[in-house]
Amino acid sequence: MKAASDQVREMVMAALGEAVSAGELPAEPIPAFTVEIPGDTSHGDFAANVALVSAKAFHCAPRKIADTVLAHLRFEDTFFTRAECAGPGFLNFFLAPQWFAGALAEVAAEKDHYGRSDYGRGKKVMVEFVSANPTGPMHMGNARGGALGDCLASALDAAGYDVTREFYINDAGNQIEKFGISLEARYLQLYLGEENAPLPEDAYQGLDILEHAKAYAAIHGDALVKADCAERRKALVDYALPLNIAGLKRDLAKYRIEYDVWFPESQLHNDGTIDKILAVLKDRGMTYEKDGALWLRLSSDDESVPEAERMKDEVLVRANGIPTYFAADIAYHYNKFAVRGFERVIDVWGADHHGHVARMKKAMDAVGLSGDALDIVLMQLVRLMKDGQPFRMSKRTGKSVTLNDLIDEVPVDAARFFFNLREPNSTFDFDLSLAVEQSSQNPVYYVQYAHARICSILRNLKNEGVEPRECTEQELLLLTAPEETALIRQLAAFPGEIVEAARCYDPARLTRYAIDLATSFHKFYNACRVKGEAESLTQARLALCLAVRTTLKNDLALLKIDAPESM
RNA sequence: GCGCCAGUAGCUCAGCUGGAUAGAGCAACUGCCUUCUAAGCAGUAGGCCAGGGGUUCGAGUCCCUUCUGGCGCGCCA
Repeated sequence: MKAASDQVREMVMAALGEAVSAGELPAEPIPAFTVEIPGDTSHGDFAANVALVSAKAFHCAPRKIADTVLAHLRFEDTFFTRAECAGPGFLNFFLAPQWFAGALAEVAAEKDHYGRSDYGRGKKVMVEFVSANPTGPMHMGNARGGALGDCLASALDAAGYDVTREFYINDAGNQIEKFGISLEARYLQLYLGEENAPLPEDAYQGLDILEHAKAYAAIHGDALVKADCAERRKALVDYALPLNIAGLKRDLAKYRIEYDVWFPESQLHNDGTIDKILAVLKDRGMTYEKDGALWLRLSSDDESVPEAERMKDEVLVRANGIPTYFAADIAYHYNKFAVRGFERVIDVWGADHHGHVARMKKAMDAVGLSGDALDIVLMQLVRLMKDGQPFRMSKRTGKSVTLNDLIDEVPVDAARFFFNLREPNSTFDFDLSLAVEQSSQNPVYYVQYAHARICSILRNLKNEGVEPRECTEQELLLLTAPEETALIRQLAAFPGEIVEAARCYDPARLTRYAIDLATSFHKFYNACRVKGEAESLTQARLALCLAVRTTLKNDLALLKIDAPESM
């Protein structure tokens, strides 16, 4: 389909050139125009707005320009048979029947690879997502981030990028301190009583902390009660943290997410990367000391900088000598670009971190890299609803609904599909009661049903001794019903749709595509019969069914959703 | 106070770099299974695209402004 739209552009340019040579149009530069697929098929397969956008430059009515261009269009050796001038001055192009047969043959030829392209040209890209705090279980925000990041990575992969999926383990810094303090309090409570070892106000309140303490005590006993405080916390963290990380891996695997790299923050502290970027920033004159802390200069005296782009300076190393999360994050991204050589890095973050975006990009510039190569996909947090009421999730109250809870109650297919139904930057309510119902309202069933229906047709025909065979172009040209041509157009749009999903960082396009394709198929199914037609027509429709099955299956594979053979 | 994101049918949302009569799904109503799965299809109804200005051949889309909602502005992460 991409090639066909390019062809429209070329034809228009050529016709314009001829019209200008013939003196029928002024030799003015042509403004950018679009070639798009009209919503209404009576407006052709492609529409160009060249006459509308060039009306001003040419000092000429759009209809007149369109008519002139039309007169010079040549259709030899193109996918098109004709064009017409319509509406205020659109040029509508109509595809030849052979194009439809060709599109179908292409799906059949590419099979599992149909949809893939080399748009990304093997560019090395990282998608870092979820990166949940290892001090506790994952919540609904992580569930959305997981589905989003994983499918985005799939889209990029299919669009020809060299993709790495990564999880950043925050196994250092303040939250680990807090983790240790929380574990310590729970542990001491077991031996000294709750009143003698109160849980600090800002400690993690979750029951998982208590369970870790109990489990540790069951294995190692009370030896730590008399131990030095730092030693006690370290022992407890060293015990619980690996268990939590293993838990994250296990839960994500259940959610069908497998990472290429699990990158620990501690590595950046231990291997000198943080010290290195601090030295680099100092050398480049980007830092200064104030109140005993080391600051990164991000502010600017330049009055011309718009308000929205003004930034505050940020602390890199606290007065107590401990680097901030920001410093570690700069080191981490430095590692991604400079050490591991990623050409583009995509981070999936919750929208509550949006304040961090601009300064992170600016910091990349500050260390001598390019902030433009870092893209942040912001994802609005999920609001969980239960029985029509907001259901607050909180790690601290221990009442949170975890990713694990979710996939125990909702099929993984439904959860992944649901979280990719909307673009990342829109808030949405996840109605737990409805999701748990597994009702047929969930669109995932609608899509899977289309796949199962195709498989059923194939089974039925096979039972009657009819096997699909390769069709001639002549036979494929029998597919002329509107439901059939609409379906083929849809199939041909798939590779472009993947590219768009990759380009816009919006895997929800793939989900919507699956729904649209299923819709087109269900319409075809009701309008046309495969079984019981003349042999050649049955075969042509069988070829169409196979192409739909292939495309639907490939799309669902990107989303990691099952394509059932029967339902 | 400053900033970011959003406001489209009763509900949940699409609407591609401005384009031809604003689209789905759910909910409501009406039809369609002795023929390949009715978890489906066809149809009806439902809209001052939050309000107001502006830009132009043309605005849901771009600019300004007001209102409403979510979020962020730590030597937290």
